[in-house]
Amino acid sequence: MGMDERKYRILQAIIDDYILTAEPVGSRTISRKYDMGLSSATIRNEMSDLEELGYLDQPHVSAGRIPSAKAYRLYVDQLLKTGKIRSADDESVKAHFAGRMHQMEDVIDHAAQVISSMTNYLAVVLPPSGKQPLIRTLQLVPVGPGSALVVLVTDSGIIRDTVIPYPGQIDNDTLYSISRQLTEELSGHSLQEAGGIIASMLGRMHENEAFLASLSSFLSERSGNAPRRHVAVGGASKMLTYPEYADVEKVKSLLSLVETRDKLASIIAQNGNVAFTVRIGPESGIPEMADCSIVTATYSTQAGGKGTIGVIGPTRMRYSKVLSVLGTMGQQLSELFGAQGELEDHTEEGR
Amino acid sequence: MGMDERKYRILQAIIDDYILTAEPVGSRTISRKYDMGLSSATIRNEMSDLEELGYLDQPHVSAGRIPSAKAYRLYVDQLLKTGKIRSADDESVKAHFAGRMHQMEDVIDHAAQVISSMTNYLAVVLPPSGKQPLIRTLQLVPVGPGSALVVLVTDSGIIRDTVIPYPGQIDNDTLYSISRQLTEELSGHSLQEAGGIIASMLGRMHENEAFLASLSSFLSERSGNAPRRHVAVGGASKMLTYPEYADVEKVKSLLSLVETRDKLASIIAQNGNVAFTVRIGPESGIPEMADCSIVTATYSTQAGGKGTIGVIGPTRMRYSKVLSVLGTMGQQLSELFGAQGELEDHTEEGR
DNA sequence: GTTAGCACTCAACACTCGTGAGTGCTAACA
DNA sequence: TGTTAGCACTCACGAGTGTTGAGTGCTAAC
Repeated sequence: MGMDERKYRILQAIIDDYILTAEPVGSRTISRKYDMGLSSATIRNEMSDLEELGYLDQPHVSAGRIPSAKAYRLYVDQLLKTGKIRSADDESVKAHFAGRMHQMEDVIDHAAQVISSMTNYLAVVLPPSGKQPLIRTLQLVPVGPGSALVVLVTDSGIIRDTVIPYPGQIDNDTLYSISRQLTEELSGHSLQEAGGIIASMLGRMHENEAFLASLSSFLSERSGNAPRRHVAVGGASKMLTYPEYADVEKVKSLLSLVETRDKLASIIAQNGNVAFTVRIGPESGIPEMADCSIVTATYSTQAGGKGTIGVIGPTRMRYSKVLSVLGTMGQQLSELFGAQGELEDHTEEGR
Repeated sequence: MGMDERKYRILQAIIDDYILTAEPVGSRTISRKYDMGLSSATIRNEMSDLEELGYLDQPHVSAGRIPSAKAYRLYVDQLLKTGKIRSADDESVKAHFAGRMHQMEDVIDHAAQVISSMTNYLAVVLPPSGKQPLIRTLQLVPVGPGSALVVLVTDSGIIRDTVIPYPGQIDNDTLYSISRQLTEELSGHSLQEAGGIIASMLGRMHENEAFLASLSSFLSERSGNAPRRHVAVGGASKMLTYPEYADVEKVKSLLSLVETRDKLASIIAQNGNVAFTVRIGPESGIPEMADCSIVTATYSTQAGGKGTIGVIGPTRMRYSKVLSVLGTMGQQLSELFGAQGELEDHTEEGR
């Protein structure tokens, strides 16, 4: 017993209906609403087969059928293969995601907002990481006695800042001349290399040795294992409109996930550097997410850094809509971060 | 029929029990658990009186009584008058809120975290505003062709930054010299005055006129009516543990409030410049918040700016705990922002 | 003024039972 | 051999009913 064309069409209809209503769908519904030219009895036989094949579940004997994770997987794979996802929402995403933004946080906050309002699911946007961006300028701004703000501008125009303390007093002009020297030495290097370079400068610049040591230790700490990154989240309240979240316990587990940004980031970031990732229900391997699906897409920066955008929703998610929105948004972000060369990747790999 | 001592003690017991259990409390519970030396029948009579006086509500005839908003009001006023609130949690707040922080956002995020984890309610922290902080330094950092980061350091060491675009090209050294001139002119003035001052400089600095005009317009926009401020929120998921939020509809309205930071900020900011504000249930005048209480406290910065910290919880909130935590946190923040002179205010006004 | 006693109320829970949506099976049909 | 009509069967769901227990109000005695 294999998967013939008709079985697939019926399965498709069941998935469509279930995505719409969130209720088990019966044979009669299919034969009427999706006029297949078949009676409910025939559909019933096919559904029985589909259940045996593992594509359908039955909550209890006198209820309709529900698509299994395996069914969604088939559905999504088909979706990706036939490439129906592209460009349906291009225009509206672009319309919403207009206007120039410069601050990294604003960009990703806004992106999360747009994704969630277009899909009605929970959206998560991670800032770019991976390949270290290259330093373009480093400037020190005096903040108070014994502390300065380090403003780091990278080649993709993205700003990172940290306040560092240092011993002793340094006047503004000296700080500026140090800034100039540092920019000259560090420009074109990655954050990770910066620590070493500064260390090598220590010998040459006796008078500000203590300051540089302090700076170096802070920079290496920053570029180290886990720089606590800002994670943008949008649309958590939208999830409550779905019957899946009628239970407060589920809401609680979702909400506490959203509150621990680190965990959320690690879940979203698990994408094997592919354009799209779709993890359906238990596929994610995360017990709390067993009845959620996670869809992610990546975007690139000029420097070759990768960022991730993602959507979390019920397994009966409108995958095609989500994929289309994420695809377009990925392009938009890549464009914004100046990675024009990589634009095509998104649609190509998605096919 | 007035409020004698005994009535008050009974009311107190009812409130205490209801805060603990969230269930209507009956006469027998009071006479046993809070040994008053009175039988349940006597308590019953007194409770009947208290209901007539408007301090108790009865969900239905065969259930116990629930404190009314008026009862909580009496309770809180008594709490504030007797000054029981101070110092109970001083040590643990201080212990959690340790470590030096410089970035405004980190400070208020952390403060919200600490408040929510100590009270188990939803915590909101607004950055200082009101009296404009005075500019100490202004520095421009080149970010890319045609855009620069404006780093503004205020007298309380707090940093604000915005990226501004400008027409044409300006090299780094010129930017620095402009920075120096601007710092010289603007130092000691408020953000609001800055726009005008820069306008007056336009005549003197022909070559960078376009740049300055751009800067001026951005600054005045920033200091204008509503600079979208970062609002820190913590502990939203904690609210779901309370039976008051067993209903998903309530969770939804709370969550969407949390997501629209502007609205949240305006609710929290409604404090008449008093050390503590307690709004119980309908007192807030906000329909969605009719069965919540909102407690706020203020903190001050060296420049005389005021910030607000607040807690949102069910009406049966542990007011004394919340007031104590907010009081201490207000002090800590004031200290951090260098307003030593104002420290005493908090405890004084609270009494 | 306080308390014991008693009748009364009513939410909450358990139980029953009818209803309807949906299935699986069988037999007839094309 | 595939499709369909018919029928018995299952079971969640909701309405209706009875029971229980927490709690009250009232009255009469202390």
